[in-house]
Amino acid sequence: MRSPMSTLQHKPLNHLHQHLPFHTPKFHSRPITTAPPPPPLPPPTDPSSFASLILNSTNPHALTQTLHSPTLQWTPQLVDQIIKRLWNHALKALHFFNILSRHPTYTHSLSSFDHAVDLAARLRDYKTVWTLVHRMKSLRLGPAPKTFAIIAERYVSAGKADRAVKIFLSMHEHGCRQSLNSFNTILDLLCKEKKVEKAYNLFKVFRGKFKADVVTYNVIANGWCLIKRTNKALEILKEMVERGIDPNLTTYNIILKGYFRAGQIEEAWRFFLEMKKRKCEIDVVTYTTVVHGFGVVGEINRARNVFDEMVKEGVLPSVVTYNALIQVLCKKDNVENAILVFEEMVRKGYVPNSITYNLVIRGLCHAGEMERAIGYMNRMKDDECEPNVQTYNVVIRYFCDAGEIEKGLELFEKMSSGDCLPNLDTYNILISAMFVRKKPDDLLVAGKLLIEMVDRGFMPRRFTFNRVLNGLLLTGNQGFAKEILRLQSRCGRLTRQFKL
DNA sequence: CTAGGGTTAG
Repeated sequence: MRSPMSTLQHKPLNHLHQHLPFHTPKFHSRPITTAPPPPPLPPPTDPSSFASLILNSTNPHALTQTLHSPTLQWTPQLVDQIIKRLWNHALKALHFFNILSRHPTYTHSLSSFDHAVDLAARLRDYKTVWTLVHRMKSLRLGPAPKTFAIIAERYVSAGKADRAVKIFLSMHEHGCRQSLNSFNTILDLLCKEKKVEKAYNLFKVFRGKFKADVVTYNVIANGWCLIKRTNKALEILKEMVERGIDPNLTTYNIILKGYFRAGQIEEAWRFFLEMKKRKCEIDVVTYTTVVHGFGVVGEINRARNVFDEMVKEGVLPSVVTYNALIQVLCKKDNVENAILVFEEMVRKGYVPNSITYNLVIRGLCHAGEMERAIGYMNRMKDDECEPNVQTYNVVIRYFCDAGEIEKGLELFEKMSSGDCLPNLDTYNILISAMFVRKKPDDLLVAGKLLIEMVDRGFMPRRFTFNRVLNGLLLTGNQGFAKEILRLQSRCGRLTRQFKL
């Protein structure tokens, strides 16, 4: 699992699955996913059929033959769509990428390479990451600045911020020019991962060399706001003025949001009034920030007043503005009022997006209205947004909380077989649910889920392992517990090996 | 993926 690309060049990735008991259901009474039928021929043409074909394939040679079939016309768009569908099954996705890498005539695009790099980096398989980068270079496709942003982001989120900085500082040696943009990007990545001190130090060292601009300063100010240090953000504001860089509306919106985030509600309100007084041409982002900011602290009336004011001032709300209002109504007011706003936005011709739907669905679930929540879930298709993994996670969670674990599992099986693969959260939600009924069979399912999640490239927390292990031992499943223990030590070896 | 507003957890 560590190095799918480098070690399995001539071997099927699938052999990794063979020593897992996933396809041999001896430890559980009911299978979590149904056994797939043999892949149909001729080959499919749409992304979701390809995805199922790849997911269900147990014979890598046959799969390669199918995907190399001369009747197939591969395009970068199709390849990217298939990778996206396999995103939550990283090994399968990389396997697919790998098969097409050996295609006699087709050559991967830059964006497919970037996706593959992202997947390998998520698996913390850095060896594969750099193999891919070198392959991109020899094909003269890249690496592009975006490639480095992806790599740096994964290093930062794996707790290797210093390594990310090093990579940025040496990216020109990998054939990718440094620029002010890439400088701003690395600073932003560090800030978004809350490594603001580190970002600020890097900023101080290199702001001269890269000629820091208003974006650079905004990134740093936003970083301080993200960790609720509004005063530091104000210092940045002062500093940029001193250095002759004019703050723009984005700067002020960042500070405004920073006040709300830090719970400085009245400071936020005064700042907002000041922005209006100074004629700063406040925009839909400003208003959305204030509506949301008031709402999350329960000031629903003030939130609604600002919403009405923006319409009066001729600033059109966006779907995001509606989402902000709907969210706070669900949380601090009443789902029914949120639904009124939802129906109102639809009447006005706005098209709700998946976030809008997920907010309403969550609100309904929270109010115990599971049936109505499912109704909105089915309605998503009408607005060209299928239920996504977040949608499923919300509904599964609430079914389980309500003790309807079978219904949660049913939805899970639907996603596993369909075109919305479960992610880390899905597995965590379901595994936790397997402990509420105190049924021994549930623990077998929990163990199977644990194996499946590792199989799909997700790393369970130590807590999850221990919980499942204890449960299995207490219910007399020593054999299965042993197997889980072996799995854990395999995972442990992997993480330790990767701590450089 | 050069910056600002909207899903998410006890």
